[in-house]
Amino acid sequence: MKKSDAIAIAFDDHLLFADSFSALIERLELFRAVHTISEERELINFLIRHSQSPIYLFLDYYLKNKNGLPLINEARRLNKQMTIIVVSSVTSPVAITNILSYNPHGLVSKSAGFNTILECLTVIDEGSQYISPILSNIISNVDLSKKILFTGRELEVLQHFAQGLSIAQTAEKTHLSKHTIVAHRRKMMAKANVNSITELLSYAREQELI
Amino acid sequence: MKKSDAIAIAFDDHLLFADSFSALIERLELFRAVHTISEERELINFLIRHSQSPIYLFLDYYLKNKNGLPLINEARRLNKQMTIIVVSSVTSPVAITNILSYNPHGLVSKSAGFNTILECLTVIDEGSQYISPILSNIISNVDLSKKILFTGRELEVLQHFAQGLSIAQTAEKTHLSKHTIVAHRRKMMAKANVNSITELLSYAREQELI
DNA sequence: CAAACAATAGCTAAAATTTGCTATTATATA
DNA sequence: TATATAATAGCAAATTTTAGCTATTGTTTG
Repeated sequence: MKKSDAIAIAFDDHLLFADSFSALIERLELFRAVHTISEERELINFLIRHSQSPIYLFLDYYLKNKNGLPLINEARRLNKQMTIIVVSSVTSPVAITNILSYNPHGLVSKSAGFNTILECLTVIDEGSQYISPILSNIISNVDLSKKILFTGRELEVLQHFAQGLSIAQTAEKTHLSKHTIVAHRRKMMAKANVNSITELLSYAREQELI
Repeated sequence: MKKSDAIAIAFDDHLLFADSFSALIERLELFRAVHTISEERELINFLIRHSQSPIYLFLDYYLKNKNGLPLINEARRLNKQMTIIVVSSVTSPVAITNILSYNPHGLVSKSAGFNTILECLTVIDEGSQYISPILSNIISNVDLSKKILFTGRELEVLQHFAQGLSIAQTAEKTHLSKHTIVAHRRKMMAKANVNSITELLSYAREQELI
């Protein structure tokens, strides 16, 4: 169980939560070191510098602002030995499924206690994926065909819309063509079966996607 | 600085955050004991049992849980020696002002680092109220007299927009002319100084109007 | 009782969004 | 290595929203 060669990272854009989570992980005395990181760039830099070390990344996924999920792929590319554990407060089937589509090693609910962290690490050690029981119950009770998934880019674009940006402004911010933004938005609207941005945003909020 | 006779409580309806925050507080080695509580009833019971002990209550306030604040008054009634420190991720002037109206001993931003906890406790020891600089800046730079007020009808129309309805649909639902809806929306957009519904909704959410 | 404002409603023109199509390239996945 | 899907980009037409105006009726308030 002990991971004396591994580094743990507590990543959350709320520094206080990241610091707190670090304290929790440190108390387990499992890892060689525990780092608190609260900025994306800092995380990327850290991973580049430690591309060879075994790393356990505890990534907080919360909805407001950040596109935490695409970051998973980015992180994986930078360190091949990375173990990724998503910590999240979401409870909607769509949001959970969305997270799972990134295939993290673990998905831990924020309403779980600290002991689940140990449980999670044990399961991962055995080579399986860990999902908090509360969350796996939620998705198992939902018709799979009814789960609508947005891609990483789509979610990213969605975040901009949620902040009130127009198509043109979003295009500018993401350095993409207006047509591309229109295409992403169009696909999301089709998936969600709505026909305006405001409806899409209302849907997304309901589904805890933003 | 040491509070050997005092008990600290980390209260958050997300147990994992409460547990993590407890770990952080424990590391400070300031308090006689640190408790993790994630349910309101449990907190009340604890306070009843310990109505005579000096208690430091770290209370997480996040928007979805609107009843977090009234809890402050309840807690104060149960324990006269309570020191209340609100930990929150809010950033809007309205939300901050709202929290401060409950007159907590401290208000700590979630984007602050763990060291601010010590700073906060020091300031409180000196008999003053502590507010994270980031948050006090936000409210000091805002002229409250300039707060934008929406009229009743305007707010009503706004709710419909928030639910994803278009102008035509809102007109139908409210039995008003399309032109009237356009006029209301236009006035709100002028007041909020934005130029699209999505921006208006983003603004309204920020201001906790919806 | 004026003056101010809320609520209602309209017209027109410009701007943006939405819909119906197609299409290329890169990346996963089977 | 096919096949599927994601991400990118485009055009044209229909629809909706936005902006710049005006105007009437009722309510509130100094």
